[in-house]
Amino acid sequence: MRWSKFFIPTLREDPSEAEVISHKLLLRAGMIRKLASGIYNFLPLGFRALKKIENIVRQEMDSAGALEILMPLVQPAELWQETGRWNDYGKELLRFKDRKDHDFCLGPTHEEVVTDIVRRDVKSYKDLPLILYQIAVKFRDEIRPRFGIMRAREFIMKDAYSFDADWDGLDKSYQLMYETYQKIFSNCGLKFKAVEAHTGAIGGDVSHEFMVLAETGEDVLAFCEKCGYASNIELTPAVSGEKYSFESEKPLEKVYTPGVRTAQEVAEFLGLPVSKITKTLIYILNEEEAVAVCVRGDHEVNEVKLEKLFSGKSFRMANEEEVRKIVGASPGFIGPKNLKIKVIADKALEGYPNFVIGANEDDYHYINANLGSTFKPDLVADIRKATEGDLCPKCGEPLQFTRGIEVGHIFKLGTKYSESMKATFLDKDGKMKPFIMGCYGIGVSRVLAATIEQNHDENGIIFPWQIAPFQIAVLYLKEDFKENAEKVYKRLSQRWDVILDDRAERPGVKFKDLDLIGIPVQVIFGKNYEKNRKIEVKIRKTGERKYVSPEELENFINRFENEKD
RNA sequence: CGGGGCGUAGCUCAGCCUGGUAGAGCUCCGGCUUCGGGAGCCGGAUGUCGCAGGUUCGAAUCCUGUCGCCCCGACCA
Repeated sequence: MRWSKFFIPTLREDPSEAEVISHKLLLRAGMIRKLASGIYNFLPLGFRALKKIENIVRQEMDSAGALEILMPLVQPAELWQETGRWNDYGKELLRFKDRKDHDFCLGPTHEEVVTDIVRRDVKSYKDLPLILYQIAVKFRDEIRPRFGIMRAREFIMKDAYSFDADWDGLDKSYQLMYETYQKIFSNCGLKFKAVEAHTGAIGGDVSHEFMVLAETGEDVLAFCEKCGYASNIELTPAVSGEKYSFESEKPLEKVYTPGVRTAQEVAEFLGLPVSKITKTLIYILNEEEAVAVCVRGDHEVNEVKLEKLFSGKSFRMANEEEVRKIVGASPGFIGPKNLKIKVIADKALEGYPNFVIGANEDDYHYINANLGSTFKPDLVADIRKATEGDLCPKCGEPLQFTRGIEVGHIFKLGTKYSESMKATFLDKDGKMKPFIMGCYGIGVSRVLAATIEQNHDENGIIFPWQIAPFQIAVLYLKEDFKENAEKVYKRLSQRWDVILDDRAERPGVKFKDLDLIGIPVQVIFGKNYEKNRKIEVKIRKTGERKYVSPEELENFINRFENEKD
């Protein structure tokens, strides 16, 4: 491709609408443009990168035996009513009516549609297992779209669905997809980790997320280097590595703590470590019952764990007014002693001697509180987030933590959809049984954003070779070299995706643009070519410059391609 | 949906408080010089000041309403 015939509207300055690095760079590199909130155009360069990712996904899915299909974005309400999700899904599901006043929605996911396909035409265990997938546009009317294509409303997703005759079959399909995902993300050239995950609204019990490791990731992962355990921190059991040294119980004492509310403030005021303070939070269950949740000041409540504890009840934190009504004190002075509501204490408080609690009276705390003698919780459970210093729940080694961006999620669904939609087949034993299903998603457009979050520097994007929209850029800094540069361009193009920067621009502009759009290898006809016929090869990632003769060039790049990483 | 902020040229933003000819830099077009890290000089193009209403002799500026966008919280690939 010749740059002069292509369309790469690069921007010098960061657009004001962009906050995160991938969003800024995608806009600046002329890869995407916003059409509306959470809705983006992919320009030629961005679309090329997207297609590279799609093709890697497609190739691995195909070789795993999954079959590609294409399902409609627009879906009839009837299907969603069958599974109850027409009501359950919430406002993320964009609903509308057609001219005949029939209800439709834009598909945020395709369990209903794919289950419908299968129940119509798959009748026998002999047709199983079956894995269907598509790479298609999804629409979720996110409450708050942000970070460009990282969390868009309209986005590209690869979604796959497996159908098996029994649970063993599902295990096999799940394992197959797990391995396929490992291959896909490796082939994309990404550093990633598969972690145990929370199943959320999709349902089912086992699930893994695939996380691209990046400082800017929204998720925190806990992992163990020794045994390989890894989970989303939402799920990680908190196993304290701290041994509470024996300390005899001191007498409970009420202290005046005017205006000090946060655990940090209380700690400073009393001259104690934050860990000695406890926080008590009030939650409202099903809009009817209040419960108190008590954790150490240096710990954080894990709402996913609470969700499990409250088994399906909706819950939220009480607001300040409600707290005052329930407790009789302001937030910041709440404590578990003498509360009229249920108290759930975190496990870390067991055996923890002489800590501080709110007195349920404004401007007062108690010091030297002890679980058991000061108050008796209705329940002691693991309700906090695992943190630095905690131990691996599998092998007891210290856990490590890192941030990541969720790009893939696989679930064992079981019969949730097949049962509610009466999707059954005739098994060996002559009985009608519901399909055992799994579902497997990859946020294809999000992979592009995550790639950039993981691979960039102050000059721009650094694309991994495998998904770079162009792998090689050829540029010449003098018209005299044009002819030779063209020859090299044509030769390299037979094997790789090459862009020839044939613009009548100054060298600085070309260098800046090439660095910005992240082409891994720059082939430069410049000073060295003039002096001694050596072509300069600049490696975007490392900034290394090598000088090779035209004859060696192809081998050099070939070697680079094989050695990269 | 709650809280905060912003809508002025293609982009980044000034002007608004204190009403009176709509601006700068970059981009874009033409010319000359320049040519290894977003060049210099000369000339030029570009705006319903988000939209609607109101106040006023006069509104980008003040008032009301409305729409859009961004950031913080709950969601997820």
